[in-house]
Amino acid sequence: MVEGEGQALSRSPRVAARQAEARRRILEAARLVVSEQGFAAAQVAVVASIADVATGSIYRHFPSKASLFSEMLRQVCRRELEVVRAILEEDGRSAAERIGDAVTTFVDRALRGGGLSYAVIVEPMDPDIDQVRLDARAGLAAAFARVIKEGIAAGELGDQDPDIRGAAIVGAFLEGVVAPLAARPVDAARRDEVGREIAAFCQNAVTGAAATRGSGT
Amino acid sequence: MVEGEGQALSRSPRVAARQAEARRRILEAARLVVSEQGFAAAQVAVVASIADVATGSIYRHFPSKASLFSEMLRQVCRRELEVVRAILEEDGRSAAERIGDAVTTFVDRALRGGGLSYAVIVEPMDPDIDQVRLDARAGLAAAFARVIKEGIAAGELGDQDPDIRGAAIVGAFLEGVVAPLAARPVDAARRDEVGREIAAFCQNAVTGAAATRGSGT
DNA sequence: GTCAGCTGTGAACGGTGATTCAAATTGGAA
DNA sequence: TTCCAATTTGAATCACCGTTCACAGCTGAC
Repeated sequence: MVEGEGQALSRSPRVAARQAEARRRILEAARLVVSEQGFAAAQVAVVASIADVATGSIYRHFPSKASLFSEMLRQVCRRELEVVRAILEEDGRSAAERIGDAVTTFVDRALRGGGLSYAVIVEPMDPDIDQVRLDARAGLAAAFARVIKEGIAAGELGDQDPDIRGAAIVGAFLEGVVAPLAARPVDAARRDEVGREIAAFCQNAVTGAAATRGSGT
Repeated sequence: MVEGEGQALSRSPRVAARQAEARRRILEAARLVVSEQGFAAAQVAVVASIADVATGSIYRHFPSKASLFSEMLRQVCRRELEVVRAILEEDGRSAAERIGDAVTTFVDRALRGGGLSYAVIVEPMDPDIDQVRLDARAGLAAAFARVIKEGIAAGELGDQDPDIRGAAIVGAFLEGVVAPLAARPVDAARRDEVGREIAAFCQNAVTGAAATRGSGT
């Protein structure tokens, strides 16, 4: 699980700084390529040329292509997860409010992000990388599940399975993001509309009348 | 868009029948491989050996690997879409009931299906194939959107954007299917549980209090 | 100023797996 | 039965890319 550092075993602080900088440039290039061309175009040589280093140099910083892209993806996902978590953990608001807000925020950010979100959410590439994606989804789902659990404990929400509902929320807003992106660039108005609709969708989903276990069908 | 037939230009009906049979065997082999090993293991040579034909023969029936797997996937998706549509179009039931039923059914079938569903829903492989996946999702979303629209027209559901909500429903149940499958085989009890929870989730989502446009946040 | 190691380079390598093709086989028509 | 065209075969071909490596250029230490 622990990502390797390539073989860079730096000595002096100056050298270490230079290496860190190169590493950052490479990761940034990778992000750029993926967000503009998708994973399909993400070849090591392309990343190298954009980062303005030789192909071989990539391997001084990352042990393999998969580890490079995994790390890039992990960074991106971590950031989004943190944003969502921060909202979900705010004090003094109802569970439903927090969920609605988190969803709106995620959707808005993702739709602004454009291609990267699309690639991150659905575009396939490699089992290693898929694992990162699955982890990210699981992390998001867990965050929502926790809030649902709190809501149930507080008597705000009916009895329901927090894990399944958490996953369903994640699925709902990811699909809400993907569907528009697959079509075309999304303008600001549409972005708001999508965010509001999906937030309402998710809030209803956990607060609605049929929220109580077993009352369905 | 129209899928090629390889170069089979058959003459006699007997020959045509034999070819159709070979085609079917190949598609079936492809389905088998994907459902047992996933797309990762889906090599042309493997499919050929399972279908009991030579590698080269595959190319007499399909112009490329991508077209073979696209077609296989398209068939599988079409079948699921038909099942869901049939339920959504039943007369004399409320929109919410139909949606709940459709979701339960889809989830149940998918969880029984095991690996194939997983591969179809999330496992990556090739842009061509991804397109089939996206089309399938869009088709499902459209079917749900139609029912939501009817529900709104009938005054059963509050004002909401049917397209966005349809997509969100699809996302919710697909994620509901994937999350358990990623973990481990799912037993019958769990299958029911998941189906019921997600159905309730989706029903609430469209019927709930915040269903009315703009009342969110 | 010189030297020993890092570090960067990018052409060459190698593995993988889709696709092709020349030869063999088959099936049907005459 | 004989012969021709269509079909099948599967080994060879080919393209694509990730990865390596021998070499050149630096860098910092002494």
